[in-house]
This record gives sequence, structure tokens and C-alpha cells, in this order.
Amino acid sequence: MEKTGKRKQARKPTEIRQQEIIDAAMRILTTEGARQFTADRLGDAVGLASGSIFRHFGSMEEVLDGVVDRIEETIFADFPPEDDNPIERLRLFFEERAQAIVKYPEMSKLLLTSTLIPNSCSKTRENRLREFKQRSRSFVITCLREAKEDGLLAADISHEESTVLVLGAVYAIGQMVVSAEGLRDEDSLIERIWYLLERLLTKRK
Amino acid sequence: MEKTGKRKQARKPTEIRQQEIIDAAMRILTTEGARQFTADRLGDAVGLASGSIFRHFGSMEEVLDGVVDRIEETIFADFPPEDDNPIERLRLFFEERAQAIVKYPEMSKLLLTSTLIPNSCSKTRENRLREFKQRSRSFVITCLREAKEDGLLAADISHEESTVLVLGAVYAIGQMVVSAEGLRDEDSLIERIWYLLERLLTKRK
Amino acid sequence: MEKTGKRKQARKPTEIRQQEIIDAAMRILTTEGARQFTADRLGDAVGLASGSIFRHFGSMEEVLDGVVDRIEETIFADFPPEDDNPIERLRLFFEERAQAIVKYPEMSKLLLTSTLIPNSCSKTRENRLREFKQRSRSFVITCLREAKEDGLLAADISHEESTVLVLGAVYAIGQMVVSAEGLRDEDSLIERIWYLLERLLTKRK
Amino acid sequence: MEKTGKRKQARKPTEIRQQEIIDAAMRILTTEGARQFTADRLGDAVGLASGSIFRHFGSMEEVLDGVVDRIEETIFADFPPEDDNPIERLRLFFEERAQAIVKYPEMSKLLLTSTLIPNSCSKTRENRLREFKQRSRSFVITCLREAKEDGLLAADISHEESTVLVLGAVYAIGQMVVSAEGLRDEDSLIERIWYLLERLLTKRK
DNA sequence: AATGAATGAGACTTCATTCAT
DNA sequence: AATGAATGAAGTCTCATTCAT
Repeated sequence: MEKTGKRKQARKPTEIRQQEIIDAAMRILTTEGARQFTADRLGDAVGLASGSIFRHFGSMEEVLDGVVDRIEETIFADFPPEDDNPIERLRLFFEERAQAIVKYPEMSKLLLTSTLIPNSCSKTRENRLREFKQRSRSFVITCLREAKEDGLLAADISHEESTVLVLGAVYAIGQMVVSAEGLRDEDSLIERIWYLLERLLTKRK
Repeated sequence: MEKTGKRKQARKPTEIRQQEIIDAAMRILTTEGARQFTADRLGDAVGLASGSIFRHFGSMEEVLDGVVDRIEETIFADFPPEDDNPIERLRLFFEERAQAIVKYPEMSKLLLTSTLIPNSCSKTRENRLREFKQRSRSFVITCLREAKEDGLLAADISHEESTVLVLGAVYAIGQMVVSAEGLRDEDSLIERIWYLLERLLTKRK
Repeated sequence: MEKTGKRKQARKPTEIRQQEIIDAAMRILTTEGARQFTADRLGDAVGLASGSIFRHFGSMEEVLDGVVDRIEETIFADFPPEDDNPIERLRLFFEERAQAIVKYPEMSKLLLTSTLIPNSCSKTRENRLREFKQRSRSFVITCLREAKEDGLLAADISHEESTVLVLGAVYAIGQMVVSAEGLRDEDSLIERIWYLLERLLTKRK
Repeated sequence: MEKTGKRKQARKPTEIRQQEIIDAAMRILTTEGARQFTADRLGDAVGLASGSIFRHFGSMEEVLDGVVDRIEETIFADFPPEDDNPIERLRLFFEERAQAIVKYPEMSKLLLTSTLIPNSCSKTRENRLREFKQRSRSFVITCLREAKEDGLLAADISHEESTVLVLGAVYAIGQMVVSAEGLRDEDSLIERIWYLLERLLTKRK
């Protein structure tokens, strides 16, 4: 019944459309849920007929693969950070990751939920998301282990529990961003959190 | 190779079936994803024809409401813990919640992903999940604020960042449980993490 | 969710139940439509579980056959009326039929709609209803033809159009009863209508 | 023995298909009954897959609304007729309506059976059909009342019973058309019936 | 490159019917 | 005689995908 003044949509090259579609897909997946991720809804969101989606992606599955690609590019943009001091390396990781989450809040949500992204038969996409988490975790563990060996960590702290605290802080920031709208000055918060973490982890003088 | 050879299905009262169905639904949602949450799959999992699901729930939506009920019952089982000392209260919360997560790993996953549970039009279910998170967060904040007023917190620590650390630890434990299968002796880990958190938060002598 | 205080239903012999079920079926068919004619709805209406319907009728189809039986018994209760004068015979028919319709308004509705009564494959039930209409029509035609031969009809009136008027009056009374609730003193109306019809049909002196 | 051999289905614009679907729906409802009014059957009748029905109508309910629209358009095509003389006005109505019924026999059947058209919860469709009948009835009553006031009616005839006769004649024509196939020369019959009615109603000189 | 009609598979849901209790 | 759980078939509707235009 609605005649939404749907003019003949401007033609754009596939590369542009693909990006638009991936953007829309992430928005739908995170704000409306996996069940709303349909070609119709997606077409709506980018201003195309649903059939036209398939000019730019071979299938809905491929769109999802594009989403996962995008996640990878974003959160591993400057990864791994390099620095001789493992604590400093960890700080760089923490701040970059926290800032990425603040900037693209969908990311953390999608990451935390791996299986909830529709996957019909192949486990590949799920595994990739799992691997992303694993890659981050390994980095954190390596930093902390090295710090321990270098005598930089407080004596009674093992890398096991400190990993939990560091990664947990990242997750919690993601949740804050998603839920608590009234969150301003995230940069300062991120810094203060790192300050706390560092004080906890490292040798007190 | 089916052992059951399509026996006449055992009859069970609706109350029992409802529990079985909710159990299965949580398993499917967390291990197979929202897209696999279908009546067929659900019937399979409890050993019923798909149509029979609707003798026990009016719709798939109602099953999901049942899942949310179950989550609420589980994670708020002994909530809020009571104790005069806010730090002690926080410790009780932390340990109960962490143990709940270890025991029912699906819970934390579902909680973290609110919107990803299929929801058609009504936002109620999503809002309930959001409220659960808010309820926990409020409890933590209140404890920490009170501790601050009582002079129990370290001088330079605000409740804002400490909340992030405490909740983050809970989330991270959930993620560990889900991903790292080879996690034994969680009780000890939980204790060690709390020990770390408490040392960080409270006044050092 | 509703616990409608559904006590264990009193046991009644099949003969009683069958009548109750047919009553309920007619009510449902006429007031709620063929689509609502389900075992559940029927059980509801007589205060039984839907499964219990099948203790008293072999199938829903048989219930419908019962409905048709009931219609036949009712509208052909004193049929055909007997009298030497064909006009008087017609009057008796008209008044009996009109009164039956006033008393059981569902009847006329069901009669007028033959095909709308659910019938899966067999045409039998539909044909029976058709035959009921035919039987009435034939009676009317026969009366009028005989009246014509006996010189009782107005000279320029053929039995064809007069049949239409007589039967039409019966249908219209049915419609009035169904729609216009505020219809009192039907007896008088029926009489006045017959008076009109008779004046129209017969020789004016 | 299918002649079509499953050709690629012809594409037609939605407006055309909607009309085809409404046509088929009326045919099915009147000749096969409300229970056969299914998407499958409907798809069959228009030569589409059952799912494709829903490209053109949002639901089966909407198809029914379309049917009611069509009925309204048809039977109220030239309604109300205009003429200064109320008897003449009534004649015009009678002939137009009778001819519409002869042309589209389904109409009268559907009209007479309002509730038997499937309707889930909303009573709107049923009410619309009821209103159609009421609109016609009101017109007839108004004509006859006015004729009475103008002294055109026979002295001893009230508008109440004469309304019954006029509307009844319309219904009876509908029934004849539906049942008695061998009905030729309806025009003449309609005229003769009106002649009878008019002679009955009006002042005899 | 874009549209929009069509399809077929599959999802949700209803329902007559059966049967253990 | 009655219940209420179970089934399987059928019906409504959705959706990815194809393709003529």
C-alpha cells in the first residue's frame, strides 16, 4: 500500500554497493537480530530491491562472510602492536581495541556471539570468529607471560587471572557502549581503566 | 542406527515437557545459533513431532519467553546477596554469578546478546534481558559507591572504572567457559580473580 | 494459561451428547462460520475435551451429517401439509415453514448456503441440502399448478413467477430474522404477508 | 495429460493478478465452499504456486477483503437509482439488482451467507456484508414509505410486508439462478415478476 | 545495474484423529 | 465416558534465489 516514492535506484558500482550492503548487514544483525537478516530487509536498508542484492553478492552467506572480513579488518587494523616492553605492548593493544569498540559498537557484539550469526552447514564462519577471539587472547597471554619472565608482574600474580581481567575490561567496555547511552568521555575512562589494570598487574614500588 | 525405532512416544505432563523444551531451546540457541531455533529442530531435540511443541507452548515466541524466565530464575537465584559490608556483598555476588555461569554456560552467552534472540515486533523480551544486565550493574555500582563512602575503597579509585573491572571479569569468565573447554578447577580461578580484584579495589595497608 | 475451572465433565449417555453436539455445531456454523467448525471449538461449546467428541461421532463429517439430519427433521416436520384446496395447502406450508425459520433461524441460513458446509470429497451432504430445497420448491410449484388448473389463480399469472414470490417471501423472512433483531410479533407479519400473497395470486372478485 | 507441461509461468503485473485471484476466490467460495478456500487451491486456480499468492495479497484474509470489495462494486454499481417516482425508482433497483445476480450468481450466495466467509477475529468483513444488505433494505423501505405518503400504494399495504416481498423476490431469483441451471430468458422472468409486484403494491384502478 | 514476479523449500501453526490413562 | 498428550497431514506464510524485462 505504501508508495514510498521508491524512485528507480541510482546505479552504483558493485564495490560501493558491497560496502553499503555489509554496513547495513552489520546494523541489522546487531540492532534487529539474526532473524531479521533477510534479503528483503537488507535491500530495504540499502535502498535496493531484494533481488538486486544478488547482483553484488552470490548469496546471503557471502554477505555474512563479508561481515566477518570487515570485522577482521577493523579489530586487527594495527595488530599486533609492537614494543619491546610487554606491558607497553599490552597497553597499546588495550587502547586500540577499546577505541575500536567505542567506534564500532556492533563489532564487539558480533564477536561475543559467534554462533548466533546464521550459519547453515559450514562451520567456517563460526570458526573464523572464534579464531579472532583466540588470536586476541593469545596476544594478551603472551604479553603477560613475557612480563612475568621479565619480572615486571607482581610476584603473586599468574598470567591466567590477569588475562581474565584484561580481556574482561575490554568486554565490559563493549557492553557499556552498547547499553549505557549516556557515556561521554570514553577516552578518559579507557585511560583510567588501564591505569588501574597496570597498577594492579605490575610490581608496586 | 536409531535405537529408538520410532516407539510410541512417552506421554509426559505439560509441565515436564515445558521444562524439557526450554532446556533444548537454550542448548540450540547457544550451540547452533538463532537460525537453527526452529520447531522441527526443537521437536527433534525433545523427541516430539514439531507440531507437538505447540501443545505445550502457544508459539515459538512463547518458548523464548520461557527461556528468558529461566535465565532470570537462574542468575538471580540468590540475588541480591546480603551483608553489611559492601565489599563482602560484592564478593558474594561475584562468586555466585561466576559459578552460575560456569554451571550454565549458555546463560552468559544469551545475556550478552539480547537482540540476537529472535524477536518479531514486541521489544519486551529484549528489554527484559537488558533489564537483567542493568539490575546486575546497578547492584555492583551501589556496592562500590557505598564502599567508597565507608572509606573502604582505595583513595584514587572511582566506582565507574571499578564497575567495569568487576563486570568485565564476569564476562571474561563466561567467554572462557564457552571457548576454552579444557578449563578445570574453575573454583580456584574464580577465587584467585576475586582476590586480585579485592586487592586492587580496597585500601592497601 | 486459563484454568477455566474445567471440572471433570459429567458423564452423559451418547444419545444426549449427540444432540448437544449437533446443537452446538449448528450454532457454530451459523454464527461463527465454517472455518470455526473444529473439534476444539465444538468440544468447548459442549463442555468436553475435543478428543471426546469422537466418542459420540466417528468423525467431524458425521457431525455434519447429523446437522443435515436435524435440518431435515425440523423443516419437514409436518410436510407435506394436506388439504384438498391447493391454495390452502400452500398457506399451511408457508406458515409452517416461516414459523420454523423464526424458531430456528440457523436453519434457513444453512439451507441457503449448501456448499458452504464443509465437505471434503463426497457430494452427498451437499446434494441432500439441495434436494431439501428442491423438495420445497416442487411442492410449491405443484400447488400452484393445481390451483391454476382449478381456476383458482388470477388469469394472467403463471406458476413460474408466483413460485418466485412465495419462496422469496420465505427467504426474506429468514434474512429478517437473522439480521433485524428488533423483530417482534412475527406471527402477525407472517400472516399479513400471506394475506398479501394470496390476494395477489388468487382471482379478485 | 497436462497440456501446460510446466512452462515458465507468465509474468503479469500485480494489479492483473489481484483481479484474477479475486475472481478465482469467488468461484471457489461459491462452488466449492469455504473449506476449500486455501492458498493451494487458489494458486491452482490462477496458475501460480501457492506461495506466490502472497506476493499479491498479504494474507488470505486480504483476499477475502478483496472479494468483499468486488461484491460492493458490483451490486452497488449504479446505486441508488434516481427517479422522482418512488415506484419507478424501486423498479430500477429491482431490475438492476436482479440482472447483477443473474450475471454474477456467486454474489447473491456470498451476500446471503455473510458469516460463513472465514473470518478470524475481526468482524469487519462480516459487518461490511451485513451493511450491504442493510443498505439495500433501507433503499427499498424508503421507496415504499415515500410511495405510501404519495398515495401510490394500495391503501391496506404497509411498507413492512411489501419490503419482504420485494427483497424476497430478489433472493429467490438468486436461488433459482444457482440451482436451476435450465433457466433461460431470465430477462422476461424478471420483468414478469416486477409486473406482478407492481400490480400488487400499487393502487388498483 | 535494477526491478519485480515467480518459484520451491522450509518454517510456523492448526487440526482431526488416536490412544494410554 | 472423559481427558490430555501425541501424531501427521495440511494450511498459512516467509524467504533465498532466479530471471524476464
